[in-house]
Amino acid sequence: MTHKKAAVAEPESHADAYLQIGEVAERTGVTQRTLRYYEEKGLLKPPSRLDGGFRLYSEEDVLRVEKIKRLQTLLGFTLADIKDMVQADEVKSQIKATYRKDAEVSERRGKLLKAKEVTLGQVAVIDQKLAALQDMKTHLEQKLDQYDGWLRNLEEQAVAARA
Amino acid sequence: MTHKKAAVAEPESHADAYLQIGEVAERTGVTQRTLRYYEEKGLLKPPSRLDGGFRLYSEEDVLRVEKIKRLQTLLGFTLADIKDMVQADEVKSQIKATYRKDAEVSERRGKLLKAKEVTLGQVAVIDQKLAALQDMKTHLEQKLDQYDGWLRNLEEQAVAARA
DNA sequence: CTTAACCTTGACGTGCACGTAACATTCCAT
DNA sequence: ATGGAATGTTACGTGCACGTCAAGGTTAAG
Repeated sequence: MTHKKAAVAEPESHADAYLQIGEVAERTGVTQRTLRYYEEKGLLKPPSRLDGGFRLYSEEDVLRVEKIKRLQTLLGFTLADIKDMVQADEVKSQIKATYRKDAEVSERRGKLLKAKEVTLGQVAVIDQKLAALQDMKTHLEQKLDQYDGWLRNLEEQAVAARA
Repeated sequence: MTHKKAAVAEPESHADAYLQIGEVAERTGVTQRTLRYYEEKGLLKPPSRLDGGFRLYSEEDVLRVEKIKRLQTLLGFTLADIKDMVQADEVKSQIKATYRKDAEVSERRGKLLKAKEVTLGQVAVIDQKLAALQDMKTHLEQKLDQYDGWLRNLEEQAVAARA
């Protein structure tokens, strides 16, 4: 019957497992609209396409979407910020790909330094947020202690009233 | 001439240095529009007013605005989320104010428990974000190590090429 | 009393991050 | 080859968090 979805059936050869947009949407929890929007905004590289035009995503794309989602929902970065971040990853991948080839050493060095600089900036931002969160947590825990103190106080009053 | 403010003072709250909206905006770095918007959305209690209708904010209000801003920009909470959070603070203040009065003990206990519950939820959310941030930082630092490795590699190549 | 600076309440506009059709096209199984 | 599900593009709509006038009223200073 109507099975879930017909993927590209390849009994042999490497199971590279390309995914259509619906599958990616389901796995990542975002909508298809969102995936197209991310592509439009440069957060996802234009994926390969089937002959008919259907998008074919890789597992790497799935990971990237999940990363975007974490950055967005948990940390409140804007998509513009996130674009900068994932583009740093692009640089990394690019360097990795051309690492063995004899390109200009100084050029690769420059890219590496830039990637490092960007990453250091990201770490700094994260450290800021970590500090703010720690601070906030400390305050909340102090409040919890206060609540507990008041609750114990109420208990005492109740006992006294009963006596 | 120095005007005498109308008596709006509640039990044992000493009024000090009331600020108009422009002053608050300048001190907190948000716009007047934003302050009115926060009030409209229930994030700020309607402040007292001058006879002519001008808003008069307290230092406490300033602190609250700064807190809202931290929650929003550093941690990416929505104003709806933040409203819930600051309302927990309201409860706390209210309890503090009526603590010595002989209200229903069970009522105060209920409110305390609710406040505690809300606070625990906030701590849980913060713990989530902390974990996500730590994880992300770890990954970034691994990438930094990788970059450094590659850079050292390039250095070696450069030395080898010179020899 | 006049005036500039400051404030008030609407009310419409904006950028972001999508949602939601509408309609055409493509894929797969029968 | 045909029906139906999945996908494509295009375009308008939406909620949030304000921005930005507009048309006044209020206050402090001169």
